[in-house]
This record gives sequence, C-alpha cells and structure tokens, in this order.
Amino acid sequence: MTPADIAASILRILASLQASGSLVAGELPADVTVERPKNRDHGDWATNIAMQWGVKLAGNPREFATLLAAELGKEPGVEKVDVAGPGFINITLSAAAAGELAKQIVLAGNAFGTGSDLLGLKMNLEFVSANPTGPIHIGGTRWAAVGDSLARIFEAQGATVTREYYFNDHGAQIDRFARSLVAASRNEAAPEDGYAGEYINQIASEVLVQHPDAATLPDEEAIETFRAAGVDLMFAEIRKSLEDFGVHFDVFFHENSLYESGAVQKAIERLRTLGHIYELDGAIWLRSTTFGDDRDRVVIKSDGEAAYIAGDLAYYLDKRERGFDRAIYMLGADHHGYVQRMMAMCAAFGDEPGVNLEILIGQLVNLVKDGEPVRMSKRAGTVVTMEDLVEVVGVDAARYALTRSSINSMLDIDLDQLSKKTNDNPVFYVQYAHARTKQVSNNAVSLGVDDSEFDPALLTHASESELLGKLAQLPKVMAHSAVERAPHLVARYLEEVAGAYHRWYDNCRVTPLSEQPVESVHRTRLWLNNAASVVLANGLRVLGVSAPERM
RNA sequence: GCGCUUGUAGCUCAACGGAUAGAGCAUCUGACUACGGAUCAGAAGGUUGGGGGUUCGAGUCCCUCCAAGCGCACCA
Repeated sequence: MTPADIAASILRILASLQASGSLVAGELPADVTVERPKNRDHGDWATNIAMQWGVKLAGNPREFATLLAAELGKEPGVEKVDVAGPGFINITLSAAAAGELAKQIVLAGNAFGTGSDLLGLKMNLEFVSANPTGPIHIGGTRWAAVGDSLARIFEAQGATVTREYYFNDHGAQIDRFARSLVAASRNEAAPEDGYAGEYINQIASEVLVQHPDAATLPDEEAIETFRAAGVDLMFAEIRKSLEDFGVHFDVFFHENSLYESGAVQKAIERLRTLGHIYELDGAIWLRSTTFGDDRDRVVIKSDGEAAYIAGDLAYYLDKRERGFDRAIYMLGADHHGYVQRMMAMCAAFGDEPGVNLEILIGQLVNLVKDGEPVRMSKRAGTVVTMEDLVEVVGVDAARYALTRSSINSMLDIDLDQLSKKTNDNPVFYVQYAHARTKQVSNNAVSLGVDDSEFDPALLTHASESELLGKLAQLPKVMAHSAVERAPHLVARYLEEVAGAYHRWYDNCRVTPLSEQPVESVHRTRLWLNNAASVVLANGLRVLGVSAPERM
C-alpha cells in the first residue's frame, strides 16, 4: 500500500461519509496529502486533511478526523489509525501491506517514479546559451547540469522536451572576439575591450592552419575570416564539452539566422499590428510599460541597428510557432533584469506570462580559493571551465555537486578542496549505496538466494519499515521537483534513500551466514534490496549521474 | 534610490504552511574471524540575521530593519 493508495482510499471514504450524511454536504477535497511523519511514533504515514477540511465538513478537525479514522481503519492492509494533536491522522500499515511495495517497485523497474503530470506538453528548455567567445566556465556548467536534469525530470512526467542552446553569433561581443583572434595571430596585444588567454592563441593558430594567409589580410577581411572560422571552432569546442558532460542539445539556435530570415522584421510587424510599437527620436520602441515593464524598450536603434531585444522578440515568437506550449529560459542572476521586459514581451504577443514563457533565475557560482573568493577573469587566468572541473572531479561528481543545491542560492566551488577530498561529495555515498545493492544481489544469487518467493509480512525490522517508507516517496519527489523546477530535491532524497539502505544493510542480511539455510526472509529481502537498487538508479538517472555496479 | 535572490549547526547546504528544524563534512567515542568499512551506532553542536504581524500551527506567508550577491542603456 503506497501513500497514493492511502490518499485514494481517503477520498473514497470521504465521498461515502458525505453520501451517508455523516459529513456536511458541499465541496470535497480534490487531493489529499499523505506524507511520511518525521517521528516514527506517528505511524508509517500521516495526513493533515482534518485540519484543512475538518471545520467545513464536520464542525471541527478532531470530529472529522475521528470519523475518517474509524473508516480508514477498516481498509485492508491498515493496521492502526490514530488521531493526534489538533487533528493529525496517523496511519500504521501491516508489514505485509507496506512490504508489498518492494515487489511493485521491482516490477515497475525504470518506470517507477515516473508520472503523467506533464503528459502531452511540448516544452522548450533553453539553458547555457553561453556566447561562443570562450569556453564554458563554471557558471554555465551549473546551468548545463541543472538544465539537463530538469529536462529529464520533465520527461519523466510525460513532457516532450527540446533542449535548446541560443547561440549568440551576432553583435558586438563576436566582433571583439574576432578582433582578439586577429591580434593574437599577429602576435599583438589583445584589444582593450577584447579577450585574452591561452584559448584565444589556440583558436587563432587553428584558424591559421585552415587559412594560412589570414593574418596578413587587410583588417576587414582578416576580421571576417577569423570571425567565421573562430566562431565555428569555439562552437565545436563548446559542443564537445557539453557532450562529454552528458548534456545533449536538440537544437543549437543561431541568433544570426533570425536576422537573415527576416524573423526579426516579422516579429516587429506582428507587434505593430497589435498596436504595441511606436517611433520616437528615430528609434522604434516596444511599449512594454503597457504590460508591467518599468520603461519602454528600444527595438531598433536610431542608427538602424537592431537592439538586443529584437532578437529576443523574434526568437520567442519562433519558439511559439514551432509549437511549444512552454518556453522556459534558464538565466543567471546577472540577467534577472530581463525578466520584466521578457514577460512584457510575452504579454504583448497575447500570450500568458509565467505560463507560455517562464524564466528561471539561478544564482551565480563563486570560485573560492583558500577560503577567499576569487573573481573569475579571463585576463588573470582564473577562469575555471567545464573541462577543468571535469578533469579534477569527473562528470558524476561535478554534475552532482552543481545540482544538489537550490538554484536560488549562490554556490561556492573550491577546486583545491574538490580535488583533494572528493569523499565529501555525497554523490559517492549515493553511488556506493547503489553499487552495494548490486553486489548484494550478485552475492545472493551466487549463494542460492533467488526471487522465487516474496512474503512481505516478513519485512518487520524497523530499518525495513524505514527503507520502504523512503522508497515509496520517489514518485512524489519526482513530481514535486518537476513542479518546483528543483532537481536538487531528487538529489537530497537520494541521500536519504542511501542512508536508509545502508542502515538496513547493517541490520538485515539478504544472504544467510555460512552454514545457515536460505529461508523465505532472505528471498523476500532480495526483493527489497532490488527495489532500493531501482530507486537509486532511477533517481541518479534524472540527475545525469551514473549508477555504478562497483566502485 | 528602485528591483531580484539569499541569510538555518564550526563549514557546505536541506526542509508541499505541519508534530521534537535535518543531512554530509569537520570534532569526539565506539563497531568487522559478517552480503564491500566509500559503512554503521552514539555524542556534541541552533533564539532559523533582528523586531513586529497573519492562524489551530511560521524557517516557510505579510510588514519593517540589518547584512551579502546580482541587476537597474538607443551594451550584448
């Protein structure tokens, strides 16, 4: 019996109580929260439904709880129901009913933990989108890890997710990048506002391999040559880093294409038709204040050049026209000023802000050295790239470390500490638990413990109850993390599962001690062991972290 | 000045408005002639930045003050 089963039973009982006149007529709850109490004295599962609905349906919470508890106690598999405090309903299951879950999990396999909350929804998730003027640094790496994990979580709820990278290959930053390459190829100092660093020299020399005469071309031609070839090379490097990191983008969208295709003009015309465009001082403006922005925005500057937002307009429209119900942008905190104007833009197109367009703002990553914050600077050579991080700790540890914290909080990364003491990364605790489930399973099979028998009433140890309780929560955790756009909830949950598993392992043997016979309890525990294996593997999968069989 | 985010154990961080605020690391004490000790058991560690409010109940919601990060362009 799962918490979802209990919730369903409660809803059925409430309808029945109301039909028989025991409860006041009227609206009934559509959903019931059933959660694991922190304190095990409060039973296996608890609900606060009486505090939320008791006054309305029965005059007071205790009265309501008592009525409900009496009926709930008659449900098969329910051993005991208590009413506590202001109206908590505490439910204790029989060992057999609680243990049944182990078999359900094993039979569900990879599907355990998935849901259908987002079934049929077409989502576009844009993340990273770092400019191709340098390698992806540690900040962008955080979005790569979190964004990809989020996509996996949405997919587990039935959504169709397109992972998209907005490739900014238009505008002044690219010009600076090109001029920096030209300078490097001529052994000149980098331009004042340009980029420097070993990677610039490398790219420049690679361009020279392709175009041996590029450095000696006239400036205009040289810049154009280095721009085209340099961006391609940088882009290829970024793409490779991401793939090595386990993040696969379905679409790399080139900003430049919006200008070449006329999409920008089209978007502006659409807004003009809708009456949200005006001209002033020779520039073309979007009247975004109509939709809550704190000022109107220039779309086409008075010199005729497009402002940055012009691309955003066209890009958003393009996403919607490609059939996405939701366009989600993940941006760093240094871009949070965009939110208001982007939402205004969304509304100007007649869409619903927060629904069709959603913007997730994540706080930045701080680089820390010897306890002191270090500002990442390309000139100072203190930039830590995705590749640096992976080289030091590996993909699994890197992704886990970047994903296990809420994106709302700043993250400190100390490379020296990570490289010295990798054990303090909880990913190993979780992975070890998974490896242990596999070793236990292998040992069991080789020693004659098979899964031919399953008697859940034998799963009576306190650590078994605790483990089963944790395992039962995967579906809810996954669904909740999708709603909250918070992959870190899955990571934290896995740490709890791993702890529960290790404690169980310490108390309950799957294989009997030598010379002892194999009994029903061992075969049944093998199911529980394998259920833990499934939960850990399914959770690690959505985090993009491997579930090793041995470490 | 205005806005977004944050403030929880020595450190890094958790906690659908729920019951005694939890993990890991670090510290201390224990446990293998046991399916892998990358483990487990225990101890210690807190006025959830301060102050008000909302309610059966607040780390969580509202107001205010303090502190930190990041933003407030016809830059991208």
